[in-house]
Amino acid sequence: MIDKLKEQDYRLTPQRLAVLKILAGSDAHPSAEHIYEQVKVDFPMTSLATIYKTLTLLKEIKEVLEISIGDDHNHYDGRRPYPHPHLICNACKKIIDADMVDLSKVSQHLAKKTGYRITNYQINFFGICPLCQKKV
Amino acid sequence: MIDKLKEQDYRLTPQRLAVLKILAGSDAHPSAEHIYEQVKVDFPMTSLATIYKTLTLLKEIKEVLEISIGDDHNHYDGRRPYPHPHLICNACKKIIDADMVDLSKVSQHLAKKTGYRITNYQINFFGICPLCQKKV
DNA sequence: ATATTTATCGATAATGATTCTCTGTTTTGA
DNA sequence: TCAAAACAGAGAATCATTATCGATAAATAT
Ligand SMILES: [Mn+2]
Ligand SMILES: [Mn+2]
Ligand SMILES: [Zn+2]
Ligand SMILES: [Zn+2]
Repeated sequence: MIDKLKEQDYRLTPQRLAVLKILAGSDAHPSAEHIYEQVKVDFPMTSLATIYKTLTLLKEIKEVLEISIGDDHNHYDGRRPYPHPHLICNACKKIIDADMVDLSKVSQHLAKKTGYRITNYQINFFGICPLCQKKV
Repeated sequence: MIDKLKEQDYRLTPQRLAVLKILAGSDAHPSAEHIYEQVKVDFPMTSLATIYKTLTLLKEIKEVLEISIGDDHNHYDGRRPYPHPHLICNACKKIIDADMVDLSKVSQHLAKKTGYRITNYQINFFGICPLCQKKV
C-alpha cells in the first residue's frame, strides 16, 4: 500500500499513514466515521475531510474497495481491494467476506450473453449470522 | 399490485395509483425523482414526499424492489419485486435485469457453508453496454 | 345525510453522509 | 533560500431521504 503510494508520487503524511494502518489492520470493513474515530486516538486534530480525501485517493489507485450496503454510509476494505462478495448480518450489522463463492464464471457468462464489457461488481448477501440466530 | 394493497386495507388514492402506473409501466428502474416528474404530468400538485411514502409502503408489502447502485439515489423495480441481479452501464447509466444468471444455488451454498440464514441479496454488475462500446 | 374518526396528502424543515471551498502549513526541487 | 505544488483542517454546502404537522379526503358510525 505504502509502496503503491510512493510509486505514484503521493506523499506519505502521518494522517495518511494512520488511515492506512486502520485499513490494513482491520477486516471489519470500517466506515469513514469509524476510521476517523480510530485515527483521532493518535492524531486528535485530524479532520474528517482528510479521511474522506485519503479514502478517495486510495480508491483511485485501487488500494481500497468501497462497499455500499444501503446503510446510508459506506464501508471500506483495505485488505482485499478487488471486487468480492460480502455477507451482512441484518441483526448485528457485521460484514464478512464471502470468499467461498466464485463469481468470475458468472461474470464471464454474463458478458458473453449480453455483450457487456464487465469491469466491476458489487455483491451483497443479507441475512442472520449464526450467533444472532442463537440470540432469538 | 392493486389487489395486494386492497387486501391489506390500504387506500387506493389517485397519487398511489399514479405511482403504481409508472412502476408497472416501466422496466427502466426509475428513481424517486423520475417517478415524481412522471406523476406530476397527471397530478401536478403531488409532493415528492408522497412518492417516497408510497415507495416505502410498496417496499413493505414487497411489491417493489429497491436498488442501490452507489449512485447517491435509489432506483425501483415494480416489475420484478424480488431480489435479482442487475447490469449497469457506467456510460449511459442504463440498468437492466440480468435474469440469465441464477444465484439461488450460490445463495444456498453460501448458507450451508457459513450457517447464515440468507434472506436477501443485492447483486450489481457494472460495465459498458454494447451500444456505448460502439460510441468510443 | 351528518358527524366522527382515521389515513393520507402537501409543504416544508430536519437529517446526515459526503463533498466543496478556502486558508494556512508543509514538502519539494531548483 | 524561495517559489510552486501538495496537503491538512475547519466549516459551509449539497442533496437524497425522512420527519413533522396542519389540512384534506376517505371510511365508518350515528
Ligand atoms: Mn471484504
Ligand atoms: Mn430489475
Ligand atoms: Zn449477527
Ligand atoms: Zn451504455
